[in-house]
Amino acid sequence: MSNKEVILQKALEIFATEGYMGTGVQKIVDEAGVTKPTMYHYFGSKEGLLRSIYEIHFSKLLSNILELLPYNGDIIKTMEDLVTIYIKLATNEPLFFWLADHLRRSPRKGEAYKIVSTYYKSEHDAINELFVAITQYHTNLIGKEAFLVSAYLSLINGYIEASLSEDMTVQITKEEIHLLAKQFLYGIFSL
Amino acid sequence: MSNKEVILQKALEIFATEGYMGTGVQKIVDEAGVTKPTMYHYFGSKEGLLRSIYEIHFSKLLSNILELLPYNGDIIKTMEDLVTIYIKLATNEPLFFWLADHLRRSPRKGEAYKIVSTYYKSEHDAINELFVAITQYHTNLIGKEAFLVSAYLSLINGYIEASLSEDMTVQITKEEIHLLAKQFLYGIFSL
Amino acid sequence: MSNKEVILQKALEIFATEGYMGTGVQKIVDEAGVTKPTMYHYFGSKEGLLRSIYEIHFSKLLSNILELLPYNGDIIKTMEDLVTIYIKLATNEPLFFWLADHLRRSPRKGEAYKIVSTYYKSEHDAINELFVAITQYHTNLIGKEAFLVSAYLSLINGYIEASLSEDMTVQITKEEIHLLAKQFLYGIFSL
Amino acid sequence: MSNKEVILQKALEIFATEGYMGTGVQKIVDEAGVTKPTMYHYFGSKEGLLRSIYEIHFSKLLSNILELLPYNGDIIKTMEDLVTIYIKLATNEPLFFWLADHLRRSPRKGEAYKIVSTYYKSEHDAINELFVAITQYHTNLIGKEAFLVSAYLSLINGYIEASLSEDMTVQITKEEIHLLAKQFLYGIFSL
DNA sequence: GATGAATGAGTGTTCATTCAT
DNA sequence: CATGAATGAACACTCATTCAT
Repeated sequence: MSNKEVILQKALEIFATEGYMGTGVQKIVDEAGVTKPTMYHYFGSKEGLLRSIYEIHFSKLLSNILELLPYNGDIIKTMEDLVTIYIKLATNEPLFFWLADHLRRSPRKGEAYKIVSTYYKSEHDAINELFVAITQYHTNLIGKEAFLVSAYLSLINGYIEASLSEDMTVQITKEEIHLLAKQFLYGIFSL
Repeated sequence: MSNKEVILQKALEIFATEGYMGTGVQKIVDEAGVTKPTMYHYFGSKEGLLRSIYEIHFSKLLSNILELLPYNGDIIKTMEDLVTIYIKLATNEPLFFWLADHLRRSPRKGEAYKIVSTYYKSEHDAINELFVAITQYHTNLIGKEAFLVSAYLSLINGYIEASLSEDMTVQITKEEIHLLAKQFLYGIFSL
Repeated sequence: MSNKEVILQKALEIFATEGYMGTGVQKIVDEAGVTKPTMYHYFGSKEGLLRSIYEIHFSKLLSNILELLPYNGDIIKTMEDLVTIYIKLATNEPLFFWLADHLRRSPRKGEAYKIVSTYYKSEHDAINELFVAITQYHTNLIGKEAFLVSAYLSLINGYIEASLSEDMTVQITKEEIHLLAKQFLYGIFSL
Repeated sequence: MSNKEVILQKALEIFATEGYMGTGVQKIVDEAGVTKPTMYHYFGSKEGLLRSIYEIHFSKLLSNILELLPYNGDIIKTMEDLVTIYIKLATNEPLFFWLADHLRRSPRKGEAYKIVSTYYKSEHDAINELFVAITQYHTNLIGKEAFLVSAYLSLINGYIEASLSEDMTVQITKEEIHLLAKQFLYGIFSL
């Protein structure tokens, strides 16, 4: 691995386990076996480092979500696919999932949230786009898209949180995914 | 309000909006209109200040939860009551709800989580106790209590998050509480 | 001397001999026998430290200049008094005189000049006020006040620079002061 | 322009407007559109860069001054020529004039002054040589050569400073040069 | 000639905390 | 109870410089 990659990896590890605000640049570069100017050479700032981490993982997440468009009318299948995207993220990149889950709920005026809020906005927009497509088929839900997005994100993230074991691995079966999608749909249509 | 109360109030406000790690003791005492030794006189440390905040709000939350015991067999009613407890907390003390919701998901090895983890453990234990009582009546759920607790906390907190408006107020009707309890039970019995 | 005074004194010494930009906060506090937070307690920043130094010496300089008003019509006497003010400053506070003489000519967009430019503006304004009063008696000079101020400051400062010996002391006799005033007046009326 | 020339030009611009100590090597190479090793290839160090700038401009200045020798006895003419040399420098190379005017007054123990002091010494020596030749004709001034040099440099530089407009250009007429020379001589003979 | 990558030492500033009064 | 003053350690970041290519 190149220095750049090592820094990214170690930063993700430490941000995820000790928090962004609670982690000093010094600790990251020490763990990565480089010096501070090296980190600044690649990322410009501590903020830039966090941003790079998000850039990498979110760009993939977003493109995965947008691949569910155009909506084909099969709501069960679409919801299962959406759930699967997040579960795969949590399975393959548990550290990032945990970091993102943490920062999503961090104080709005806090330094960390200001840095990453744009990414969550993109995510929200992408899912919103999906739900807007869906509500064309289920017209009784029109106007409630924004709420559906929040509810969906809470449900799926909460479910994965509860499934995350101490060693940061996730094991979720296909059946569970199916149940989760059904549970969400139940919530939707009970509105 | 006494100095002690002002400090607690301002600390809660700032911790909730800017984060525990991102807030300096200086800022808190400035906002409270006192000096640092005054804060240290009352709370001993920044950590002690956070602990005091949790002490106040969690003690009430825990006693409210434990009042649902002994379990009377009416699962719908019990779940509604449990939901109501959290919604009232979010309604009456949105700043604390937001802070607690944030720190609940903070990195396990982080400074902040170490301070407050015991409170979340107490909460988990209390709800767990309730579910253990419940599973005596619904024996197919025995052994899954821990998961139920996590799932419940995620669901209710997620729902409130989605209902929290910009100005940190919450408006949730009785019917919504009923639906929420039902939705959770559906999730439970689909397991 | 209090810590605050020691810091001010050492800062003046070092700024004057090694430059503002070339001096680290660490060096100042080391020489003053305190730690960095002590300096920040009193002055807020390195910039605030420089500002404090200027505040002290410039307030006196400005009041001395303004005492020459109202202009009584004796131009020779007034010019001699003005020269005397600067020579006394250089005699009593050679370190500050040297620092001020240096920063007066420092790059306009430089950090240091931005901090102290307001003081030089005040000085310029005060002397300008004096010259405006004078040109009421010598109407042929009306409109040239701004140039007279610059020329005067250059002349007097240049003269003192040339008189400053290695050990930063100044020895200028009354006759020299008289000659300097005359030389300046010659320049004025040759315009 | 070659890279070397571009670097020299940009360095002069930035040193003149933001100061030597206040300017980082990074900024210079960025503005010049090259990388740091390129600058180090040509100049060896930041210090060498400043030295090169002085080398170029001072060598010309010194040769101009020494061309006034041998002294022909016409003191008015010689003084006018000397004044003209500096005014031409200020007119043709205002950035360098400003930089040199600034660093001439910079703290003696400061990093910047140590680098360029030898140039000012050469300048002082050259003018001193001229005045020594002059005092052979005006024996009452013998022994005061050093003072004359300082006084001269202050006067002429001060005059130009006062004439420097915001856009760093200088407009000084032949008559003004004549007056300036006369004013200086008046000062000399009043000693 | 010119570059990307790397560094040791330092920058100004803030951290949570303590002490004498 | 409350304060002004003080601190050691850490903060994010930049400095001038070098090396292999």
